Amino acid sequence: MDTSTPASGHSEPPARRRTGGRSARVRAQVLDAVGVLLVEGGYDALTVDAVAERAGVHRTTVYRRWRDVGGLLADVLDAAAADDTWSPPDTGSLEGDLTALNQEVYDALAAGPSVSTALIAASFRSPEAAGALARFWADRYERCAAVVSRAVARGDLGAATDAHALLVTATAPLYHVLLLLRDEPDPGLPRRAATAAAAAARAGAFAARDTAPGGAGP
Amino acid sequence: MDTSTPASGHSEPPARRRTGGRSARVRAQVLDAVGVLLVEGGYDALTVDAVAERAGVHRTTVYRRWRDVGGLLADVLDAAAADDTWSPPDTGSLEGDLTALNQEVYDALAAGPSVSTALIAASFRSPEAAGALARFWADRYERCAAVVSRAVARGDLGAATDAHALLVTATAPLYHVLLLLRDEPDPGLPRRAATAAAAAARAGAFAARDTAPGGAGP
Amino acid sequence: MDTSTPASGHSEPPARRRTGGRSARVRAQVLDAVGVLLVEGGYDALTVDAVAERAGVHRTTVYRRWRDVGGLLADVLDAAAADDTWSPPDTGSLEGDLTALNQEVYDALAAGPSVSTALIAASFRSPEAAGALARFWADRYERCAAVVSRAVARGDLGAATDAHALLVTATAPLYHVLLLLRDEPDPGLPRRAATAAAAAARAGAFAARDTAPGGAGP
Amino acid sequence: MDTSTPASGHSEPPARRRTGGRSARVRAQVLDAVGVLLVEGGYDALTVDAVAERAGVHRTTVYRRWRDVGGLLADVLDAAAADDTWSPPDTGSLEGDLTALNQEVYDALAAGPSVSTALIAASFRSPEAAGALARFWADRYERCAAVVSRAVARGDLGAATDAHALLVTATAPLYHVLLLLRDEPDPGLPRRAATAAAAAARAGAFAARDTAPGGAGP
DNA sequence: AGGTAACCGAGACGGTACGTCACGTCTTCAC
DNA sequence: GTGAAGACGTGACGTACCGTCTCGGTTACCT
Repeated sequence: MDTSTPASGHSEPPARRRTGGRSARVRAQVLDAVGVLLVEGGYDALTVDAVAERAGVHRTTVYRRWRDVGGLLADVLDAAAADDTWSPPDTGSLEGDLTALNQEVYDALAAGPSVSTALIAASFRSPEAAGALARFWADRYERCAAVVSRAVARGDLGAATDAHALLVTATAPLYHVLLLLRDEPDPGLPRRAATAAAAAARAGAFAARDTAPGGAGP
Repeated sequence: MDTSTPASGHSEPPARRRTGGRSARVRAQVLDAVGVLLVEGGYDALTVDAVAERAGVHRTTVYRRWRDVGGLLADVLDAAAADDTWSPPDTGSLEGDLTALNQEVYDALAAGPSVSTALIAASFRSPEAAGALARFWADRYERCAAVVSRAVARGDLGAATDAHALLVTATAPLYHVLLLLRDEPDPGLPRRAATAAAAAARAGAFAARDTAPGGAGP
Repeated sequence: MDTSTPASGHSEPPARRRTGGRSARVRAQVLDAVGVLLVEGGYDALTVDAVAERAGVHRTTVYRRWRDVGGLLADVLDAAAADDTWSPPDTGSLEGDLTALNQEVYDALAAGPSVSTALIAASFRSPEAAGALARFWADRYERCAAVVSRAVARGDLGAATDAHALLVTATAPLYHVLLLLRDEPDPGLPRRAATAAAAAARAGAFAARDTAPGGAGP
Repeated sequence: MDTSTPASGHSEPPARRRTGGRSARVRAQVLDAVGVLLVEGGYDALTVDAVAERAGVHRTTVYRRWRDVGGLLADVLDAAAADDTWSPPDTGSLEGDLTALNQEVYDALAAGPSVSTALIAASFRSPEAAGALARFWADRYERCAAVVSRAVARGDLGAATDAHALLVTATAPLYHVLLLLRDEPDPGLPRRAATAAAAAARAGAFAARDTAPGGAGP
């Protein structure tokens, strides 16, 4: 569940949509500039003026196509979500998969003023950005459902396990501790949160609503 | 673990501290104005100008004493944390306590643009606000340790259970789902998250590091 | 040597330069407002805010184009210096010319809080204004050299007379008495100062350095 | 006619008038601070706050006793005018005396941002300062009348010569050139202006009004 | 190939908020 | 009870971005 990848994965092969046209080139320059500025100074550094200057493009152009900072962020996020081939780790065990996932999140969030942090901060002030971020995460959680399916297939979890709830329980503590509580980074956290979620899952805590909890499938 | 109470817990007893002093009166007016504006328009509505006007006080006075919006929020939070008598619920069971706690959080976060949301948004842009929020939460989690102690006393949990980890696991999904993922509010969420955390705790997932979980030791 | 004309010489023909462009219109409005405010309240009344309001223009626009009050004054002066057709009086005699010149200065300075006074006051606090004022005066003294040339042509003065020195001697007492000493206005002053300067000139006091005064040299 | 002495002649031996009382000490500290600040940053640096801090006195005290910056300057000037023993030079000739006088003025004005310049600048914005400066100069011109008397006694000038007019003619060009026109400092200026004034005087240009010009007295 | 419509560059403007400085008044608290 | 210390109201400063507008000049694409 890496939130830092969206901005990257996009600056290298700008092939698609840049059909030689100036418009496509401008878009690429602007989106790149957004990423750079986010890394450098967080959301507060992400002014339309700065983006335009960084992208070597005129302010007016940015306003014309993206309307405001929220639109910029949404475009960046959606662009990243579009052409990314991320898939959840497959370590052979539920704990292993969850821990690996958490480690990605941890790395993205613990690294000082990361793009992830900036995007999340932005989402509190821009509906567009919030929407795009929600879509991004929804996509990621969807893909991660594979982790749960595999555990079910292994007989490790009951068939009715609510994948989304399990994944949220596993990852939420990382966001909470690192972003909100702002505790000191604790390298053991990813594993412990993964373990706790796995334990709860085995105890049947995420049995789907229409299934009796505790009565974990065959 | 209610993050919305801080601002409110202060407007009711406006008597104290206003012992005739103009300064104290000004402070109270300003802090009240902050609360009102946060509720009305969220963090983005919290400009120094607006606060000053609302408080019937001059702009420069606000700058003199609080320096910026972050300082205002920090003062509000600290003031709230100072004179508040909040204590965790005591329902007689671990699940019950955690669910009640979660319900408070849920109510605070699900209510549209709440003060809590605004404060959290602010914490991403103001170190002072972030610090005050961290202090506030630290205090709350500390008090909530009682919930775990009681469970231990009841023989419900192992003596070495890491209260903070347990509480974070219980509450984090709420913040994650409501603030970050921005899912539709789900009234069952508080209870489910509480249940999952309790299940993990009983499975020994929060055994303190130096102690064997569940006495599984050597 | 009238220092008050610059601002005025510009409000009458408001047609030119306002060729439909908004920028030109704004400039004209602002420069007019400067003149009006200077007359009404002197230099201290010349705040950027007041100018902007008077001109029906936004504060930031003034800052953008003129930076500060000094820039405004410099522009006003330069604009006045640009399109003005002033030329020194020609009365047929040196004393007559100098007296007429002095009378212009006297009228400009004796009239209460004149624009001239305000400009001079401003020049003590704004390098730009000081520069513009210096340029303005240099231009005027240059044109006035004609007065001396004519006297030379009439055989009234030696060919090597230093025009600038003579003119300064003639006009300086007016500025000194009216602006610095702040004596009561004395209507005879222009003539007396002119007479004294002419007398000194005839006595050879302004013979250029390399030439003997009065042609006494070999 | 040195305008820079007022502030200076007062910082070294602060003995007189400071008869031990706290009030007197405070006054001395404040007036000293005014002088220092004027030298350091000109009139714009002369804020009540800065004076108070420099003098080690509370703002309120300054407001109580001097009301504003104008009052401060007036007090400084009057204090300087009170205890100063300045007398005009006596070189044995009119030109010599006038040149020496002019040299004093020149030195005071040519030295970059001098106190003199600051005081004159201040006089444009503070009626009190303007009044005090006028009184100061009136006193100096009065004393300088001795220069003219001596010339008359020597038979160098007519008895009816208007001393004030002569002195103004001699000194005015310095102020005009150095303060208003802001020309490059020209070391020959003091002597030339003195010579021109003396020449005009000998030509009878400053014969008192009630006497026929040219018919210089017996 | 050429014309047209979309797009971009350029720059000014009105506007909101910022954070600062100095002024001059007024209030409070300690002596 | 008074006067120094300090807070406040007030007005101006100069700045940063915002979002809008109007030009004029390219550029891409489509007959």
